[in-house]
Amino acid sequence: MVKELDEKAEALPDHVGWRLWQASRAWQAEFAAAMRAAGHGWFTEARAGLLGHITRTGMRQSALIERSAISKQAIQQLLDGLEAEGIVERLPDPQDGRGKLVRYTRKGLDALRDGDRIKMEIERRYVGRIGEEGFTALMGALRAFAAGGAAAMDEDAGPESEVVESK
Amino acid sequence: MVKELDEKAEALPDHVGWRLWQASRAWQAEFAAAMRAAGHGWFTEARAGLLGHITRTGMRQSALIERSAISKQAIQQLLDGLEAEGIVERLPDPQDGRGKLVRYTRKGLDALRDGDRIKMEIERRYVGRIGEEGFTALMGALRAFAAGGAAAMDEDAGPESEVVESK
DNA sequence: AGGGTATAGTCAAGCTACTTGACTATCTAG
DNA sequence: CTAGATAGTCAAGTAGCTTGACTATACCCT
Repeated sequence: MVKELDEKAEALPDHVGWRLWQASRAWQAEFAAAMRAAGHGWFTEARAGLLGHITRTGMRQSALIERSAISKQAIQQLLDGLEAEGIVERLPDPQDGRGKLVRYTRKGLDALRDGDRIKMEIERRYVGRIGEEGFTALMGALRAFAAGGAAAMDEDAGPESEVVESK
Repeated sequence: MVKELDEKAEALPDHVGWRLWQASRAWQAEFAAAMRAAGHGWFTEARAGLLGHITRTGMRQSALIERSAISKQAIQQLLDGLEAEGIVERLPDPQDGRGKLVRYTRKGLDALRDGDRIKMEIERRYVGRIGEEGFTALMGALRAFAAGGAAAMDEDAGPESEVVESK
């Protein structure tokens, strides 16, 4: 696209993939920094990804496994960490002796609330930068990719792929 | 991929950060799959990130350290891997006995060419999905974020960090 | 009831992609 | 010529996954 920086050698990459990655990284860095600033020092990207799947009312560990696209062992390790930090707690499932229920602690719920607030603040800043319209268009485009991408991957990528889609 | 999944509890997240992450992941998965299909089995995301910074004419390892935001040790390890795979080679820098020049091998250049082709194919597919206009708008928005984020970084964080940190 | 199989979760080991810390070799400035 | 900065290496540790092997419980069938 724009290529007027021949300063020295070659320009930094500028294709969709790179830009998406960059924007995603920037968002995450901004969010994580704000969370840390809000006193949630335990916050990491991986944990955030998992927490996004835990409903406020709590849920079975196995349900969590279905929703997030990673292995049950990975989830367990993440939960171990979150439990140690006092963000979630695991209780035996009264309906199923094998199962465990994962629930937010008060501290966890506080963090969620702060997280929601921070998300809105960041979004507001983004809207400020590219305008209400631009923002809506952006979200539309991203959602279109998510939908189409999953379909495309089903077609040719095979079973190993990290399909995010909900199933 | 309609959204008729209120099956049970709460919806999956749908904010900018999540969507950006999803889109970025989808792009990467698509790209990596295509690269593997093209015979570049050594390809990984981390390596891709580094390769994106190596100019086709080769460069000093130290220059690479400046451009990419990770530690020199990490870069070295990645280069060790890429060298073992025969993608790049390291030569002593004739102008500086301490330095080493990192250069693509023929195999590396082949991979780059394939990578460029694949990028264009993916981009074409994206354009097909959201239209030429939509695509241009998307890229504009993403670049605006990058610029804004970078500016924010210049303000209060050092050059090394990827912390966006509003402070 | 008894036996097979599926499901829920755990334990252990290993891999990738980083990190920090400590070290060597070389260059440059005073 | 020596002090210090710079380029790169070596070693060890961490986060966030992976696969494989295992235990405990539930469900289903005859």
